[in-house]
Amino acid sequence: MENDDWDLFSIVRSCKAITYTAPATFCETATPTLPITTNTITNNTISPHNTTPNCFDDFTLTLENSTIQIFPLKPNDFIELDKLIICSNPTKIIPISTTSDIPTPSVTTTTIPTSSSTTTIITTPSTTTIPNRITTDTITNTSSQGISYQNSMFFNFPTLVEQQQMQPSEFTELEKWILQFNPTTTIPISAITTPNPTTSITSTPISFTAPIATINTTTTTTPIIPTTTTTTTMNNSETNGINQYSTVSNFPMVVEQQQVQANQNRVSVFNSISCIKTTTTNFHNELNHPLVPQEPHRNHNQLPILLPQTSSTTLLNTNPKQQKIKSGKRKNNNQMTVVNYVKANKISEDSWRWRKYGQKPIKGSPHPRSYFKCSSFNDCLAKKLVEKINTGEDTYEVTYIGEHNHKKPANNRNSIVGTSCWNMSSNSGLDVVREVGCCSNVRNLGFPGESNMPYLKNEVIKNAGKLDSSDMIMVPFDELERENSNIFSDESKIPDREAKLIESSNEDDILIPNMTNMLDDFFLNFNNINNGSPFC
DNA sequence: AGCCTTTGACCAGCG
DNA sequence: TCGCTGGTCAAAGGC
Repeated sequence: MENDDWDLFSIVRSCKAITYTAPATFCETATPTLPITTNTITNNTISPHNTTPNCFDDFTLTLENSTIQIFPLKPNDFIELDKLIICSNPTKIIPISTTSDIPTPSVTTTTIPTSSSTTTIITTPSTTTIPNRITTDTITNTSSQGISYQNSMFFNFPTLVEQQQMQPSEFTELEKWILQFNPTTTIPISAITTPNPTTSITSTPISFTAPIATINTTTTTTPIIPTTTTTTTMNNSETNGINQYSTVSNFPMVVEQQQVQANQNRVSVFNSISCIKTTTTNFHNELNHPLVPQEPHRNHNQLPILLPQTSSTTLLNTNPKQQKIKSGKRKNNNQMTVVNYVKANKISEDSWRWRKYGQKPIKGSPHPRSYFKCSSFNDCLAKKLVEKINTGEDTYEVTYIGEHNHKKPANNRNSIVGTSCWNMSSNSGLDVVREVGCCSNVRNLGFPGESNMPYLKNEVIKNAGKLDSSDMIMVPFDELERENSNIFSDESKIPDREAKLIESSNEDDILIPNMTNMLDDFFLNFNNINNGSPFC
């Protein structure tokens, strides 16, 4: 298991262990009048030993110097990360003392001393009612220069509440995750103060020991805009038996996104991130409780299906066409099928030449479906289906079926031919395509071989100059599971943007979208989700 | 002339 | 077997 994997796992697990130190309160019913408890972590080991299937609450944090047996995590221990919402703009400070709609906090404080600094996380579980806004993370920092400042962060989870009906106990975990592992929001502290003079804190020591994870913190003195101020990393020195169920597929991406911010390349991008949905390919209902709605069934090796998401609504994947394709009813079965959801203007960015050969009204849909064939070569079996979807936006579902057996046209006529279908006067069966927008979906940021995500991404970016938005990279599944997987690009692969793999003729193949382009849309979509607001 | 869209007919899969 | 539905064909016409 690669260290990157381990780091992520350590992150999550540490987070979880800290979160569920008060089982009865967190898992069942949050009590708003709980006395404030401070848990001081005196060394660096967290030891979850819970195997209870339906709750993550059975963690015991043992005393320092005690011998702890570490049990491997269950396959779905981190499925709750599906609900991760990152509001990573730390510049919007809402002093806790002036926030009237914050529920009365019951605070759990975790202190992680290091050789030079101490990280304190004060987390407030929500009260019995789920507030629309959760504000409770207060970090007070005293820099090495002796300058003290206070930073309160405000988390807003409207989408989360709507979509997944999170329980109060779940917020705490997310908040802690964000606090600990989002470099823009976690500030290591060398001194702790509380902004609320009426809050009393009692200390309950929690011990950590080194083998599981080492938390390294780097502290700077930038209090308000800690763009690159704080980095919390976790190094692993013991991997065996811990990550056998690696399911944190998307966190490498999250980490890398934040690193990009440090390069000043996508500052606005990070401010727009509102939700990163993660999925697991190893979920077992019998082993863990499903804290989030189940995504549609996926075939073996099928990438996670992140459903079209506009505003705050999750659209279920109820498209009967995909089910038809999966059923193998028609001739297209066993062919590689990729579905994109794109705005009208993005459809024309397809680099291939297509000829429309049919149009059919689809039962239950006010919009007809158009059928296209690759017109570059007569024997090319690549097809393309286009259908407007009912999302209230000018969004189209573009389904690519089969693979091109040739290179792209040297003289790319797509700008003429391809777009003739969309933008010229033909008014072809796409009754359609008028407005210009951006892709409205974010999908497929996770891979079954999640540990390779940074590698894959780097490889894609490295080859960005050779690809365009319609290229696709095909990765043998087995390769994904190896440390040194190799990626090869194939220009004949069907185009893809933000693609999800629905079905493959070769179950060992996984289609990886051209992430160079995808990332742009990815970030852009988060902007859109937030309605342009840099903060949730 | 070449390539496209349109559109009704036909075909295939499924219940 | 039949009807429904969706996918494909191919003639006609447009650019």
